[in-house]
Amino acid sequence: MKIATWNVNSLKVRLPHLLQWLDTNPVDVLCIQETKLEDEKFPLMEINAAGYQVAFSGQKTYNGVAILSRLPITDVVRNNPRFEDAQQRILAATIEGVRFICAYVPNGQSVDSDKYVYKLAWLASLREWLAEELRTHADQGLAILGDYNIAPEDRDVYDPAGWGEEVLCSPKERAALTALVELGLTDSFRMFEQPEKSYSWWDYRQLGYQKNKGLRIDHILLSESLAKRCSACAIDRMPRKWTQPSDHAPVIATLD
DNA sequence: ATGGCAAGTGATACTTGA
Repeated sequence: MKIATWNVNSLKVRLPHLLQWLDTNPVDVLCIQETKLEDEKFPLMEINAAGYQVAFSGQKTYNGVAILSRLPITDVVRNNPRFEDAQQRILAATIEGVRFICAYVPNGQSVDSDKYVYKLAWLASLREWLAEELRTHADQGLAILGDYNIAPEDRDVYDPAGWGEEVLCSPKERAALTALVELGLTDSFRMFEQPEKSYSWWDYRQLGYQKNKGLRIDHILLSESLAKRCSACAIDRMPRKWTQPSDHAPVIATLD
């Protein structure tokens, strides 16, 4: 089973890229973020025609998440039931017995902003809910895939000194991510040897991609039973090279 | 040091992203 996550930065703009990518990468499950579409505008027909069922939870202009699957999807839940949130950032579903959570973690804007406070509260509540979900799904496993908006370590940042303790790299955010991992999750990317300077997002400005000025902020975290099944994880930089790309690249993991 | 770029909204300059 191949599973993947991709922040598409507007599904309206990126639908052709999504379909093209799935054509050459027919993963079984794909979690997407930042669809930026109300549910009535979701391109259901096009995605169905590509061979995927899909659950989605969107809103106008901002946020929005979806889970695409070649296999039947059941038990869809929108949002963290413990966290009252007008923003559509979480979608959970069961596929082949595995619990999948698609997450678009708040950006946080800057460490002195209200959005940063919201981000930390959001993550703390996610941890509480995940602890419960992990117990419920201990046997067949749980995978939480998405845009975490957190670079876990300095090696996940192109210029750690320059970024310092700015948002996406701050100690409190990293501690919040560590607290998720300590529930019994594994960053699938770091289970394997990887190229140095591996990133999943590059700034549109200043030739960020061409200069590989990026961050690794998109992650696939696996519960214990799924980590045992995981035989590969990689970032696919290809679609970041296409014309009018998303600023994020997909991350793919293989479960045996 | 600052702003650079992209997308959405709505028709203009703005907000947000990371």
